[in-house]
Amino acid sequence: MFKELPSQVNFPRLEQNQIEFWRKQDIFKKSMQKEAPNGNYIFYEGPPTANGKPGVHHVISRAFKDVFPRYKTMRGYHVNRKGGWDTHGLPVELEIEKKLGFTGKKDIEKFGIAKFNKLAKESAFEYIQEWNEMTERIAFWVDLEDAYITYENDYIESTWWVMKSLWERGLLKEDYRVTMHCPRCNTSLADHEVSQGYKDDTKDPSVFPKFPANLENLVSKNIVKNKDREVYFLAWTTTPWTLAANSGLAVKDDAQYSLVEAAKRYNSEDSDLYILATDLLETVFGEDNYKIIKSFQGSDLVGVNYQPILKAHIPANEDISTAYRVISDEFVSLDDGTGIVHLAPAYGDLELGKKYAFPTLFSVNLSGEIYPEVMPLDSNEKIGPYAGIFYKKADKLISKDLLDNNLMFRETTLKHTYPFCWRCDTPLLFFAKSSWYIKTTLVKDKLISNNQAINWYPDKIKNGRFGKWLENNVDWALSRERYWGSPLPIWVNKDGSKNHCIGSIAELEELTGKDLKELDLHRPYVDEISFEIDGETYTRLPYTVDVWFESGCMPYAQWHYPFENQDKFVDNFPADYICEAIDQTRGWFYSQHAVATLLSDSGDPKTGRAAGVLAQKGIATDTSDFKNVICLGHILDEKGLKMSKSKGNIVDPWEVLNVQGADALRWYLFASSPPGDSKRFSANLVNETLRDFFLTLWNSYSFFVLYANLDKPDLKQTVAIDNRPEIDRWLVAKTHKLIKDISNLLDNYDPTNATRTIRDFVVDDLSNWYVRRNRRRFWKSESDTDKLSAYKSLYETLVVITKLIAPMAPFISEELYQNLVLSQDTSAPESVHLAAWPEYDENLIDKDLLRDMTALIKIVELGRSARNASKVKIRQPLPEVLVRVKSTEELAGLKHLEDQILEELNVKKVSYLDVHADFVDYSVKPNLFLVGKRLGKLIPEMRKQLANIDGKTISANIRDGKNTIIELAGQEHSFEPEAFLLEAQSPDGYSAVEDRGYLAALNTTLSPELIQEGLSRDIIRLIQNARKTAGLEVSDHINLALTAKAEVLAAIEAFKDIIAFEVLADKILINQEIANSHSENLEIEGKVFTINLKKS
RNA sequence: GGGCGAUUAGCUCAGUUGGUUAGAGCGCGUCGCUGAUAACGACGAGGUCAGUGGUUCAAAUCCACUAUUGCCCA
Repeated sequence: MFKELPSQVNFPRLEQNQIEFWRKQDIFKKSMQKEAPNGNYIFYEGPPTANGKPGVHHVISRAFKDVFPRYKTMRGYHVNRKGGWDTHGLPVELEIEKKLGFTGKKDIEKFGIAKFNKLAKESAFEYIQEWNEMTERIAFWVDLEDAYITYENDYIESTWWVMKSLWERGLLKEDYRVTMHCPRCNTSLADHEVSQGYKDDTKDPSVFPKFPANLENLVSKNIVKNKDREVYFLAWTTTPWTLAANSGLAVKDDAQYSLVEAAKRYNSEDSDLYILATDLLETVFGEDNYKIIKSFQGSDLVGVNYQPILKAHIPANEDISTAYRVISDEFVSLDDGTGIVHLAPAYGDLELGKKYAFPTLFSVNLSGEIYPEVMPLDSNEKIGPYAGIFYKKADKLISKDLLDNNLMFRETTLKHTYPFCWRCDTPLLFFAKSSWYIKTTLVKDKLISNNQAINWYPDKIKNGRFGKWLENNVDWALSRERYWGSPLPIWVNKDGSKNHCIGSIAELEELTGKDLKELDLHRPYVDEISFEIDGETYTRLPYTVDVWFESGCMPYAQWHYPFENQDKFVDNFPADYICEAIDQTRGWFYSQHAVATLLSDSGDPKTGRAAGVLAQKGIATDTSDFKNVICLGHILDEKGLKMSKSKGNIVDPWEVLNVQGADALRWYLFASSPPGDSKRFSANLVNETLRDFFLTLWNSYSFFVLYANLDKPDLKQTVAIDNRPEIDRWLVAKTHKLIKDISNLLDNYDPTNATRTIRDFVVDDLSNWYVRRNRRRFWKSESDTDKLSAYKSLYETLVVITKLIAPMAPFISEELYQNLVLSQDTSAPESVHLAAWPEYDENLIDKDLLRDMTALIKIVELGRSARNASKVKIRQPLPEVLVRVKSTEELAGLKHLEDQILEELNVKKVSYLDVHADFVDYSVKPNLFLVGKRLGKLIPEMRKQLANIDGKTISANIRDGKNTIIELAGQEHSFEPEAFLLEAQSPDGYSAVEDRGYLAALNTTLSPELIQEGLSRDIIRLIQNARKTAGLEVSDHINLALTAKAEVLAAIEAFKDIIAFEVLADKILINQEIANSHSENLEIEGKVFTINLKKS
C-alpha cells in the first residue's frame, strides 16, 4: 500500500516535514559518510557575510552551490561541504560607524580600536539566525557546524603563513599607491565606495597653464632659431591645485605639434609663442586667432626641459634633478586639452611617474590643505600664500595668480564626471600613499595559463571578462589603513629600513619570548607586540589586509593549513566546483586564483624567482584552485532593475518560500534562464513553475497512487520489456533517454537545460501523452499482463523522475521517494539523497519507436486540428482518417501504432497515403540547407522554375530515387532526391490539415450506426457526471435506471453492455425507477431522458 | 569615460555551422473534452527578432554604428 494522498497538496508544509525528517535522521551527515567508490568531489564555499539579511540573490547562489554536491553524492562521490563565513572588512566597520554616528577614522581612534573591533566582531553574526533558517529552509546542505570563520586566529594564522611564503620569495613590496582619498574623512575609500560616488555634470575649472620652455633645448632641436622670445608649453588641466606638484609634461609621439603665435592671454591684444598639438589649435585659440610658425612631430619635443610654475612640497628622499622635462607616451590623447599633458605623479599619474622616473612631488596634504611650501617660483617667503587652504578653494587663487604672472593662458570651467565621498560628499583626491603590494605581475603569464585549464560556465567569461582582467594585471595592493581585518604581519625597525614578515604565532613567540597562545591577533592587541632582531626594535605596521586576500586563502586557511590537517588539505585541493555571482570575477574568483597561482608557481630560473610552497612540497604545480565554476548573473526586480536597499525593491525570499515553497523557487531559479544571464524575479513566475511542473508531476503521481491502492498490483513481479505493449516500451525508451540526457547535462554543469528537459518530459510525454492515453488500462477490471505492464512502466518512470529531480528539488523528490520506493522496499536507502543515481540502458532506447511515436503524435495533432475544423466533436466517431507522413520508415512505424490513432481521433479506420501517392498535389521547394551553397545566386531562378514544374514529376523521381534535371540560366543541373522538400496538398472531399510534409484528413460522412454510437458516448458522459454529483467514489459500482424515448432509447439498447461497463453498472433498468436513488433529468440535443442511480 | 554582456509575442524564455512558414509555456479570446479536474485539447489574436547601415542569392544569426539595460573598471 502507498500512503494515501490528500486531495490538495501543500508544498510548503510537505517541505517542513522533510526538514524534520532530515534533521531527525541526520540525513545530511549520512550523505557525507556514505560509501564513496568514486572518491572525493571537492566543493569550496565562497563565504557570505552574515551582517546583512539574506535575500533572493543569496538563495540563487546557494541553490546552485547545492545542486552539484547532491548530484555527485548520488553518483558515488564523497562531498565534504565545509561552510564558511566572511566576517572582516569595511562594510562591517561602516555598519558600526553608522550605529555610533561616526563620520571618520578619527572617531574610531577616539572611541578606541579595542571597543570598536569588539562591536564589529559581534555584528559580524548579527543575522546568523536568518542565514541559518534560510539555509535550512532551501535545503542548502552545507556543514555549518564545522564552518571556517575568517576572524578566528587559526584562519588568520594560515593567511600569515601564505604571506610569509610570499615575503620569503621577495614577492611582497612597499610602494606608493594612488588611492581615492577623502580629505574630510581623512581616509582612503575602497573601490566600491568610490564607484558609489561618481557624479556626472560636476563643474570644475578648466585651465591652460603656460610652462616656459628651455630655449637652449629648443634651439638645439631646431624648433626656434634663437632665444629672443619666451616659448611656452601650453598644457591643460582641471585641477589647478596639482600644478605645484607637476614634475613632467607628456606629448604624443606621432602627433603633429606646432609652434604658434597667439594671444598672451585669452582675448588679449599682446601675443606669446606657444607649443601645442596642431589638431587642437583651433579649439584652444579659436578660428584664425593664431599663426603657425613651424610644425614638427611630438617626438621632436622629447627631452626638452622647462620651468615649473610653482614651488612644491618636496619629500626628503625625492630627487628633483630628473623633473621638468617632456616625455612621450601612448596614453596622451588629442580628444581634448592641448595635446600636452601635465603630470603630477602624487595625484593620479603615479604609474607614468614611475615609468619615466619622475619624482613624486606634493601640493596638498591628506587633509586637502595646501602645503606652505607652495608659492610662486620667485617668492622666498617661509610660508606660501595658499598655506592651509582647502585645495578646492585654492584653485581660484592659484589660477588668478598664474594669470597675473603670465603663466596661464586661460581659466574657464567645464562639466565632467568626478568622484565624491559617498559619506560626506567631499570631492575626492587622487593621492599617492605608501602601501604594501603582492607582485602578481611577476606571475602574470601563469595567471593567464592556469586560467586556461578552468571550465567557466558560461565559457565566455574565461577569455572575456576574467581573461581580460588577468591580461591587465597590476600588482595587488594588499594593505589597508583600517581596523577590523586580518593584520598585515609585517614588523619594521625604527627608521623603516628593514622589515620582517611573521608566518606563525610560534615564530612571534620565539622572537618575543612570550606565550602568545591567548593573543587576539586583531588590532589593537597585535599592534602592541614588538620584538628585537640584532638589537633593533621592530614594531608592526598598523595595516590590515585586503579582505579579498583572506578569502583567496580559504583553501588553506579553512583547514588551518599547514599547522593542522595536512592530509585533509591535500585531499581537498583543488576544488572541482565553485559557484558565485559575476561580480566576483575581480573578487573571490581572482583572489583565490591568484593565491593558488602564487603558491603553486614552479618558479622562474631566469629571474631566480623561487618556486611557491605548494610546488616545493609537490602538492600542486602551476594550477588554479578550482576546475569548474558557474558564474551567476544577478537577480533583478520585476522591471529589470537591480535589487538594492535604497530602491526598496528587494524581494524577501520568505514571501516565496512560505507560499510556493523552496523546491518551486529552486526549480524556477535553475530553469528560468541560463545561469550567466541576469534574471528578472517575480513571485508570479515561481507560481507558474509550481503549477506547470510540480502540480503536473503531482497529478501523475497521485493518479498512480490512487489506482495502485485500489488495484494492489504486484509491483515486485517482473514484466519483460519485450512483453510490454508498444506504448509502454516507448515510455521505457523515453525514460532511459531522459536518464542519459540529464546525466550528460549535469556532468556539463547545466542545471538549466536539465530542469527544462525534465519538465518537458513530465508535462508533455508522461502526463499529457502516456497517462492520458493509458488511463483506461489502469481502471479496467481484469488484472492481466497488460495492466501490470502499465503499472510497472508508470511506476518505474516515476521512480526515475524522483531520483532525477533529487539534486534540484530535494523536498518533493524525498516525498515521492518515501512513498513510492520505501513503501515497497524497506531495504532501500532511507533517503533519496542516500540513493544511487539511476543508470540507463542504451539498448532500451529504441530509436525507431521514438521516431514513430513522434510521427504519431504529429498525426494526432493534425487530426485533432482537422476535427476542430470539421466541427464534428470528438465523442462522435468518424469512419476514416487518411494519413500521410514524410518517409516510408515512418509509414511502416505508424502502422504498428494504428490503435493509438483510432482511439485518440475516435475513428473506425486509418488509411495510409503512399508517401508519393499520385492523386495528391505537391508543392516543391528547394532544400536550401543542402543546395544553398551549391547554387548561390541561382536560387531565385530555381524557385521560379519549381513554381512552374508539376510536383508529381519530382515526387515520382524521389520515390524512384532518381535525379531531377532542371535548367537554370541556360545550364542543366541535376538534383538528387534530397535536394527537394515536398509538401502534399489536401486531397478533395476530406477535412484535412497539413503541416510540413505531414497530413491528416478526416472522412466526415456519418452513418446511422455512427450517430447512435456517438449518442451512447454522450449518455455515458452524462451518467459519469451524475455519479460525481451523487458523490460516488471512482470505484463504486451502481444500479442504474434510464428512462428515454426513440433515438436515445435505441442507442441505450444498442450499447447497453458498453454503457454498463463504462459506468460500473451492475444492472441497467430501462424505463423504470429505483427507489431512494440519485435522479437527474437531462437532455441530449433536445431529446430528454432521465437517470436514476444508486450505489449497489 | 573605458571594457564585457544582454535586448526575439503582454510576461518568462528557445532558436545549432546564415537556409523551409521565427517556436514554447504563461496570460488573453473562441470552441471542445470531462473517471488526472487547483486539469486537458484545438483554434485565434499578439513579433519591423531594440534601431540604422553594411556583407550575402539568403540575416534573429555575421560586421559597423546608435539606443536602452546590467556588470566590472576609471
